Amino acid sequence: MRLAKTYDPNQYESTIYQMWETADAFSPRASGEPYSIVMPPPNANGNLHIGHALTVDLQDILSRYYRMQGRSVAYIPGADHAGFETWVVYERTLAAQGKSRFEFSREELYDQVWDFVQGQKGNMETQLRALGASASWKHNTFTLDDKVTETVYGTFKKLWDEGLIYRGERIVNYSTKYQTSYADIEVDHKTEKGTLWKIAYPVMDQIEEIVVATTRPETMLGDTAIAVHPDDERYKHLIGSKVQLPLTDREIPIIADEYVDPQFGTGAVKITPAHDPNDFEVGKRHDLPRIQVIGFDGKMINTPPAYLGLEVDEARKRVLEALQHEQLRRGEDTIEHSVGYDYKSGLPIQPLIKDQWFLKVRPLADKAKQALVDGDVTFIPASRKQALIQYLDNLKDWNLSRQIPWGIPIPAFQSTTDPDDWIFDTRIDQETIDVNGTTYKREDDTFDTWFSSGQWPFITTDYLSEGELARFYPINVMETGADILYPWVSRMLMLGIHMTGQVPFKDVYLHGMVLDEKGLKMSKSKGNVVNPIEVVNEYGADALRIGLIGSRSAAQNQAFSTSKVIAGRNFCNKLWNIARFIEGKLGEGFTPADPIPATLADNWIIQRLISTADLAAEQIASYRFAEASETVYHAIWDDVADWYIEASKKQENPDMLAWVLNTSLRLAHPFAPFVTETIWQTLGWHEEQLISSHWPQPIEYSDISAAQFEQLQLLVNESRYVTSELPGNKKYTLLYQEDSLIEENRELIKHLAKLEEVTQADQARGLRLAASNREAWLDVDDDTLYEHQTNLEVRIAETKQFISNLEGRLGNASYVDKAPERLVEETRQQLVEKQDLLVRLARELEVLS
RNA sequence: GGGCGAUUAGCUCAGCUGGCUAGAGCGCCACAUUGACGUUGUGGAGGUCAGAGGUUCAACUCCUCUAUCGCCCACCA
Repeated sequence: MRLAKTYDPNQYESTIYQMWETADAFSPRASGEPYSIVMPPPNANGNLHIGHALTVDLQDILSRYYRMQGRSVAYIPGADHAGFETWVVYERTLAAQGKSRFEFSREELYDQVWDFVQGQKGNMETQLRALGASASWKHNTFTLDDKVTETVYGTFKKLWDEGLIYRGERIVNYSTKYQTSYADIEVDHKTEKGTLWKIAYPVMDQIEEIVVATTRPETMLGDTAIAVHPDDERYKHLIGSKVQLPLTDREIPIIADEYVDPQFGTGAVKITPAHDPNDFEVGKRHDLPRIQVIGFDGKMINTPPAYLGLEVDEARKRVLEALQHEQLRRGEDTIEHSVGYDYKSGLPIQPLIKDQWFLKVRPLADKAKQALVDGDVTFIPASRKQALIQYLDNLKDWNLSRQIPWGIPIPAFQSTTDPDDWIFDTRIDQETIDVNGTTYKREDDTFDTWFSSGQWPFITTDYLSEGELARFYPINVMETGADILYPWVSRMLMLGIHMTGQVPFKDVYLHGMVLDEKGLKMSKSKGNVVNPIEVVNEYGADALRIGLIGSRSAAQNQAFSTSKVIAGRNFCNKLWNIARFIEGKLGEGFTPADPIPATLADNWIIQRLISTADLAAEQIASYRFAEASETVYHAIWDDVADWYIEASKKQENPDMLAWVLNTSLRLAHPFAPFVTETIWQTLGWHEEQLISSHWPQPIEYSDISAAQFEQLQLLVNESRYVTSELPGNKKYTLLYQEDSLIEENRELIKHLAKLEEVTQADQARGLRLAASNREAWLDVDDDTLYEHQTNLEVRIAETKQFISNLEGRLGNASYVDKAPERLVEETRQQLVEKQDLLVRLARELEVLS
């Protein structure tokens, strides 16, 4: 088959992918040591973004590489229902239709979103295929599949039975926009300037007043106490007194609590147990009433009529005005404080009291921490392990409840007669159930998505039910974004250890964010989002893959670079043209025999490619993707194309050419799967697909011949260098004396160095190729020779400098004493070589002058 | 208030456990040239590795401090 002049990815990629799928090339082999990667399931509701492309890129390089190493590879794909994320998108479409979620039942909403997601899900999976993900699609798992909910219920039941699940009234982070609570981690804390207002509360039956400081005056309508530090002399006498709560007709007590910092503000704190986590705790200690004044819709409730139904901001304004009017304001300060925002809507989070399901994390977090301390999991980069340990140390109980219909329903029912009587039951399709004569009503909340995705490694491998993939647990490597170390990796670790008794993964590789070309975070609102599929369409998936990993290191955020993608595309084209050349040489119907190295170049290229295979293997195994890709890139471009192919034009060895092509394709396959397989398929002699073939294996070659080729390279390089320094475009003749290496490779040298002729001469004349370490000259006329003098002087100066460095090192007794023998010997060797070179250069200069 | 990361060629960044005249891609300069590839070839210029100390025979690499930038965590009103 005759290949086109340039490689056109669009013409081949989808066909190649289909071919792999048809051949079932992605399924784990029956034999071989297991190697597993679980894809962090992308959200089913939309398109892939560039970060997904990076994730798939890295995971797929590993999958393909280990597959070629003969391992049985399970690269398990998935799709995430992404509870809240999807819900937000869906609620927006509802709003666009002028509808509200409150018009529908939970079942109706669930069904609607299900349909919505199914419409989107296939799209995302098509895109994963376009990127070349060699994932085992038959094991594709959606986070709402039956097996997922079953496992999640099993986990919940176990935790429930162990007493680790409790339902409690707590202050939760509440989004009044989406009307659901959040986990702590979903709250964005921003440090900003705010106002600390000082407000006087008149003390009952006295002329005194007590001044409190607050950043949230509107919540004073829900105050149920004033707290001061028990040892604060200023207020000691007031403890136990009551104050008149301004703007209301309520009286509240002054209490003493250690929590108060006498140094801050006025040393007196208003206590609003319903709207502040600290105040909630204080309230519990002192048995204070809780008055909720901000409703779940973000509007004021339980207040004097003047404030009822107001938004929080408006209420604040009015309260301050009223206090002004009553002359109760005592000044204000500007302070820096931290405010929690809804990470999704950007609106402030309201701390509100709600009955929620909590998981006691301490026992789980402790075990997870121990596993980390024991080194059961390797982190790349290692620094993130310490960060995770600290996180686990400080972790508090996890709120599992979400008030959105799109998710896995919490399998709990409440007695209609005793509100404290909750039972576990999975009949969540029924609103009420009867158990032992008692009627129980279903919990309406759903699980936090991270609760189910935190079980992903043992769910997808069916580890608990000892399914077909159970032998792939624990996962070999959890490759994911550094940004979900806490929300996801920590949960998988805790739940995985708790449920299976072992860590869910051996290695954790974290990648950084892909920023835009300018180094800014990509976001839809900024309009700087790079769509990976558009890049694939323009440059090809291989080019994107190569471009994405170039110069990228673990957990480091780095800009997307079109120029790197272009470099990737050019590399694919290089491969394509290497193939084009070789196939042209070999002709139709060629069947290669075992390669037998005949020429120096043959031996050299075998050595080069074998050592490249070893080095790249080591780099992939240690997750140094950028370096591995670079290693292969240069071996193919520099060694194969620029040296070996050029040499082969003068010394043909068809079996070797075939071997070099095969080997190059194998080396490049993990990085550029499409172009390599496409080329592989044009070769008539393969029975298996490249994806299922083996990583390059060593073959016999001669070290000596390989080294001799390097000698020739030295001569060619020297000749090229000297020639390029000479004026004009003249082609020179190389003269040599009694040199069998040159003698036997005259044609090759002539071709590689672009010489007029290579001939033996009795008499030395012209310009000596001093650095080549051979008796060889370029036949240069005297005038030109003179021009070359400066160049020689520069090289002599450089060599002298180098020699003096080496001498300095060897003159240092401590160096000779303490440095490894190998290094010292190397230095001596170098010194001899450089001194030789200096002599030759100097002799040459002498001849000229 | 804690913790982490970055600072290396004009630009974007690699450089693992200390030992090469410090590398890549792009860009730049010069030259070449139509039968594998201009998505090309050949040659080249360009860095006191943020700064200051220290450890060491040896530091881009380890330690301390400083400066600048960035990120994460944290309930102080």
